[in-house]
Amino acid sequence: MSESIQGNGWARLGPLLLQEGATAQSLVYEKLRHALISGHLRPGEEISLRKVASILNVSVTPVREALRRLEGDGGLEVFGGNRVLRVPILTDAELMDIRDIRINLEGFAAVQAIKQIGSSQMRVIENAYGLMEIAAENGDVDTYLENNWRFHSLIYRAADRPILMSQIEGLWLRVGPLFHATVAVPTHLNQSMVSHTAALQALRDRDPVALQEAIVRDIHEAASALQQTLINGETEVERPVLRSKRNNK
Amino acid sequence: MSESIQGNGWARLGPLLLQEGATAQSLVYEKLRHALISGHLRPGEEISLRKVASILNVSVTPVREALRRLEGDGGLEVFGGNRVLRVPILTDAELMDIRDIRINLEGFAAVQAIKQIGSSQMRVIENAYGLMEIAAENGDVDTYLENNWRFHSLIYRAADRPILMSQIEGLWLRVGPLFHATVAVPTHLNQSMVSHTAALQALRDRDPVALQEAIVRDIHEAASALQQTLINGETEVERPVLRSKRNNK
DNA sequence: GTATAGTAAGTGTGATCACACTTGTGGGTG
DNA sequence: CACCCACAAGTGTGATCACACTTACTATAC
Repeated sequence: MSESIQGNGWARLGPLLLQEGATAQSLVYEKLRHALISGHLRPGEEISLRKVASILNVSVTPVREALRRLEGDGGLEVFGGNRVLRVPILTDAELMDIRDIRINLEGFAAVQAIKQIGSSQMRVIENAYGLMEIAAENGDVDTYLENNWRFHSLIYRAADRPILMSQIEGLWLRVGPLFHATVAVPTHLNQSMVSHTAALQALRDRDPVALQEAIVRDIHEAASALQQTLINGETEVERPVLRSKRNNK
Repeated sequence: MSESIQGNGWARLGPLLLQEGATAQSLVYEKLRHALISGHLRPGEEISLRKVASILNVSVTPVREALRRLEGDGGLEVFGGNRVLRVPILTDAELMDIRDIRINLEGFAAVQAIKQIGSSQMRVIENAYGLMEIAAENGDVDTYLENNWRFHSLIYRAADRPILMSQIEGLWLRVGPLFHATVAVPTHLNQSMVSHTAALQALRDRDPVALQEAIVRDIHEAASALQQTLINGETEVERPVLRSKRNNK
């Protein structure tokens, strides 16, 4: 079952739809980036150049370039004797490191955002919130996580600070693969929604302090849930799936 | 003159000394990374794959991979119809964006560092400070900037937070190419040394608040000097040098 | 002098290849 | 059963090539 879920995750990636004016490498990059942030790729998962190239129906060259960019972003790390690129497995210390950076940067971004957020931005944030709520009720993890990212990123984007946003995206590249594991913690989803509700209310009220507190609380709760999954050994560290299997030719 | 100075900057890069167990691409990456942080590369400078490959005496493949990593780090950006990678030219808004992120992250890193900094770490920080002081007296810009980065990075490294450190390095990749321009502002070097002296004293005194204030002041002053160079049109945005010249075959 | 067209040189991109090394599997031996 | 070895398959790495497109330069015409 675990294997087939992941198979479906990879099936969603390809083949690549080429776009006029876009390089293959940038399209590969965006696909994999999205897969990382949304949690479709799991910690420890190894990303084989040839397998990705095969799935996306491109040569290995654009895959190499895309993966190297993701390495630079922090989303992938070099692993093992083969130097295969894999989704990083984070230690407890690294989780805390990321948590504290996120508190600093996302808290700051939220405060800057609220100074200038417009009604059209609020509408799409409300939409993301609504979809998240429905997904939480339905136990639809993928939709929940997609809109969790959407909710957060729409808020921070309203700060109109592109470099800050890219730093935050880099952090989410690192923790995105872990978020699937947090839903195994029974209270996490509900707690998370409580913080999201508070954040949304703070946005409506134009209250920067309340917004920052809600964001910081959400980050703390997520980190705590992630720590629990580390303790319970439930981080869903996956066996390499993207590496071709020897006997499946 | 400007051309020959830059020629010397590039001469320092190559040829690549291959190391047992290290890939060519990682060595290229480190060289270029260092060149960015230390200010040897200037905003707007375009980095031609073939020219770098020629200087470093490798094929274009490892250069491509290294440059793509640097793109992911934020040190280089895609530019123009050819999609050549170049050192980003920062707008005033981007400078302020980076300044604020730096204040958040480097301020936080400094506070964490002071909690656990040891005497051997202090010794090398003192050494960097001393070399910076001598270089400031002698007007030796390169040595000053090398040790400026060294001073700062040694402090933050004492926080023992690898991911935070990589975020900070990414920011320095972005501003490093600009620091040469700040020495054109008459008071900047002296002001910077005042803040460094205060930071060092705070480290000696184990005073986190004073350390954070000194770091934050230094960042503000650097950003202010950079803004002045933008206003004066002195950002030293360079013509492409690394692109092969048409008539120099 | 300016504008245009043509050409050469330069740019990155993607494809393919060969190689060195690693990883995985199966068989044999103690 | 555990260990070792041989071999096959897989891994990334670096090299090279051809191509499409861009940029720069030169010559010509007005």
